[in-house]
This record gives sequence, structure tokens and C-alpha cells, in this order.
Amino acid sequence: MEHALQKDFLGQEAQYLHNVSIDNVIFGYHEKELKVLLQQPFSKNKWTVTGGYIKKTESIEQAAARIAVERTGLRNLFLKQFHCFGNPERVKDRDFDAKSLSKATGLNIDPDSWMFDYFVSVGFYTLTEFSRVAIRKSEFEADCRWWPVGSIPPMLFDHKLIISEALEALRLHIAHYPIGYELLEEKFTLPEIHSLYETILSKKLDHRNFAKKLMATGILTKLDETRKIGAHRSPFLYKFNKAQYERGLKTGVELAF
Amino acid sequence: MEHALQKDFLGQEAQYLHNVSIDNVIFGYHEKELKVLLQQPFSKNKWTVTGGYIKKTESIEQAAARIAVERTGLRNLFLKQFHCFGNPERVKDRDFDAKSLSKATGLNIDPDSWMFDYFVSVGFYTLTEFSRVAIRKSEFEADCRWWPVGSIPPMLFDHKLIISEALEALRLHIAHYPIGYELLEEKFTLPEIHSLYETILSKKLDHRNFAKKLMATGILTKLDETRKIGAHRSPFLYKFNKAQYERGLKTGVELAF
DNA sequence: CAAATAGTGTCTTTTAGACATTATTAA
DNA sequence: TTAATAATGTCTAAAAGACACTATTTG
Repeated sequence: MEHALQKDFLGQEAQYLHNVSIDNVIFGYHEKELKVLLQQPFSKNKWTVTGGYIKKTESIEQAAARIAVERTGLRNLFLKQFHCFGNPERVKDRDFDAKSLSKATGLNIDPDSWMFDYFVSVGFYTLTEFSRVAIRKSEFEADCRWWPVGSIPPMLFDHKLIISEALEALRLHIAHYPIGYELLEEKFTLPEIHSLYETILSKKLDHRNFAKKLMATGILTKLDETRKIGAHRSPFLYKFNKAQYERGLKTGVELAF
Repeated sequence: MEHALQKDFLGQEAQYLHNVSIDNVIFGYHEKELKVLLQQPFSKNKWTVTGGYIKKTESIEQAAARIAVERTGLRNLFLKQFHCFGNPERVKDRDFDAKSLSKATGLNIDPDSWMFDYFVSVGFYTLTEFSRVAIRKSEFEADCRWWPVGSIPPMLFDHKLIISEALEALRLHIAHYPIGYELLEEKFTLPEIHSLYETILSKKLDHRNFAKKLMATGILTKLDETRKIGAHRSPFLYKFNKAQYERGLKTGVELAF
């Protein structure tokens, strides 16, 4: 998050680590769409993923969680570290220089500012049901909103790469670990979780084989209730068997689709 | 590498990034044993993995490669980033304080030195055939040598955790990508590569099924030569089909054992 | 010719994948 | 009664895994 002129950082560099930052790719799922939360630095025409700096008193995981709370208001999000980005060129961008930043913010920004240093960024991704999120735009941003992963706007620095690596990591993760706890209601139907997997993997999955495999893992419990949908038949509701789910997160669950 | 008092760092902090370091777990394979290269900071009774700092002009991958060359003399090692470690407690250690460091090095080390800062460390691992390695001990180390992964000595900071996570990452990696190019001679026998896999995975593999699976990937080419071993039958030699091997590294090769 | 190791093939079980029909409900 | 969707089972092909014997070489 080498771009943001966050109020809580300016003038308070001392409490943060230097040369290291967090970039947190926040994925939101809603109605069969996978989106990513992006922010637009003040008066810029490029976008960035959400990010921030690490306080000297917190771990990188805590920093990532704090940043996610600051942006979305959601606590206890599933956070996964996926890659570390570090090379001197990554924060160089035609649309990021002292002159235009000074103009945009009204602050007098030194070309030798820490902001133009080379930052090693630890990439995390987060999953959430995006309708739960109350977006909190900081005053130093022009905008903050969800973008479909299939149509990402022009990105600052290497943030396009960060998103695509996050997505790749997520798709790899989904093949080895259970997913969905953060993305679905407490109770959900088989067609709902089926759509979730299809959306994230961006491919069609045979619904019969999908149900068979998923049920075989033991992470789902079928309930006696059905969902009353407007038309036609009411599908059964399921919920996650939390104990099995947690075990799956630890030991892995093979779900190659 | 938050511990080493390397000559090329002291007094030259300006050319390095702050608060970020590289820890490079160097695995060596030789005669059915997997070892890890550890160094012992000057007059300490604890060990560390090899590590170092990142120059402002280089990427983290370049830094990791440079550090590996400095330690082993080997260029073009296979380097894999596997995890990032960052929390304020990780570099606190009873055996690491200004007083004992000053005494050990003969330098006057300030308790407020950068050395005691919280460093976020990017973990890499490296593979090599350890008999090729010319260990280069720096003058600030008491010792530098290979340790079997099964019996690691007392480690400084969180380096025991770093090694075990590196090993876990390696074992995960081996199930999805070809391995061995850096660990075997150019020409090798089936029993040799079989032992390599058994050693890394730390379990017995049926040799018939192993050969079947490995040959099915197409990464091996059988040669017309045999190895003349002292007694009994001479096994055929194989080499890697580099093109297939490289493709396997990119696209993945399923080798679940 | 005996001992040690290399090399290979078959059978069984399990898993993955393709595929079609029936049941339910609301309009 | 029709249209829309949910639910379920079978068959086939492929892959994984268990397992045993023969061939070669050297002393």
C-alpha cells in the first residue's frame, strides 16, 4: 500500500516499519459474481488494492486483519498470505510522482519522501460476502468500490499482477481446503455452494458429481429445513460441520474439480 | 537474517532496506540424506539458517540468490519463496542482546541498534547436491555446516519454525512439480531418484509404481548407458528431459505419492 | 552357483467423469 | 397441467496401489 496518503500514517512514520507493506486483496462474492474491492487514490485515474503499513507492535497477520477491518468493518475474516512482492521497479509508475501528488493532496510532498521508497509488500487475500461489507472510504481516496474480477480497471504499480496472483492462489487453495464459510449464509443450499465453486473456478461443474464429492468430505450437514424460494421446488438447506471444516483447513481436503 | 553482524552490512545500512530480511533455507541432498546448511553466529550456542538483507537496487529474488552465492558459491540455484514471517516477538531471544553481542564481537553495540528491530523476513528455500557446495564461513560466524533435517540443533529466534515450514513447503512442492535437477548428477539411475523422493518425503515408495508414474510424466529420458557399480547388476542411467522438465515447472505435474 | 540388486507386469480397488430421469412445487 | 428447478444413481474409463518373479552380474 505504497500509494495511500493515509492520515494515520503521515507524520507518524515512527510507529510503522519501513520498506514493508501489506497488500490485501479483498474478494467479495455475491449472486454468482466474484468481485474485488479496489480503491482509487485521490484524484488519480488508476486504482489499487487495499493495503497499509505494519505497526512495530503487530504481526503481519494482525496488520492485514486491521487493514481489512479499517476498510470493510468486518472482523475475523479469513486471511491468507499468498506471496511476497519485492523489486525496485514495482512502485514506479508514471502516475505516481511528487509533483502530481502534491497537487492532488494540497500537501507539500518531497520527491525524496519515504513514499517513493522501494517497499516489499506481503500479499494477503481475504474472502467475504460482499453485501455484508460497509465500505469505508478514507478522505484521501477518490473512490472505493467493488470490481468484477473479470474486468479490472487500470491499476497502479504492480497491483494487476497482485490481483491475478491472489486469484491463482485462491483457485489453488480451493482444491486443497474447504472454502465457503466466509462467503455463504450460515445455512445454504447445494445449488448455492455449487454456484460459488463455479464462480471462483470460473468453470462449469457437473452438479451431480459436485454434490457427491462435496458430501463425501463430511464438511456439510444436511438439515431438515428447505429454503422457500419464490417459484418451484424448495431446495434443502445445509450448513458446514464446523469441526470437520476446521480439520479440513488443517489437514487438507482433496477437492480437485 | 536479523542476527548476523556481517562486515558488508555494518556501517552500510544505507544501501539496504530496513525492517526486511531474507531467510534462505538451503537444503542439501547426499547419499540418501537430506540436510540443511546452518550457521552459528559468533560465539553463540544457537544456530541460524543462512540469511541476509535486501539491497535497494535488487529484488527479493535477486537478494536471495546473492545470499545463496555468498554462502555456497553456487549460482543459478533453484530458489522458491515459501512464506513470510513477521511478528514483533520473532527476533527476541534470550541469547541475543547488546551486551553479549558486544562482548562476542568486540564491537560496541548499542541496545537501540537496528539489529534489535523487528524484521519481516521473506523465507526462501534452495536445493542443492551438498557435496558441490564450498561452504564460505564469514568471519562473524563461529561455524557453518550441514545438519540432518531430522536432528536440528538449538536454533535462534523462530528459525526452527522457518525450517519446518520450508520442509513442509518442499514436500508440498514435490507433489506438484518435478524436482531433482539440482539434486542429482546429470545422469542418474532409477534407484537414485527413487531414494531422493523417499528421503525428501520421508516415507517408503513402492519402486515399481514409482518408476511407472515417474516415466509417465515424460520428464525422464532413458539412456543406453549403465552405471558400473561395484557388485551385481549395472542399472541404466537416465537424465532429465529439460524441455519437459521446464514445462512441468510451469504447468505442474501431478506426482502424488 | 549363490547372493545381491535391477527391472518389469498383472490384477484389484478406488476414483473420476459422463450422463438422464424423476419428483416437487408454483403459477 | 405445465414449466422450472432439485435431487438422485449407474455405468465406464482411468488411475492408484498391492504384489512376485525373472534377469543379470560379480565373487
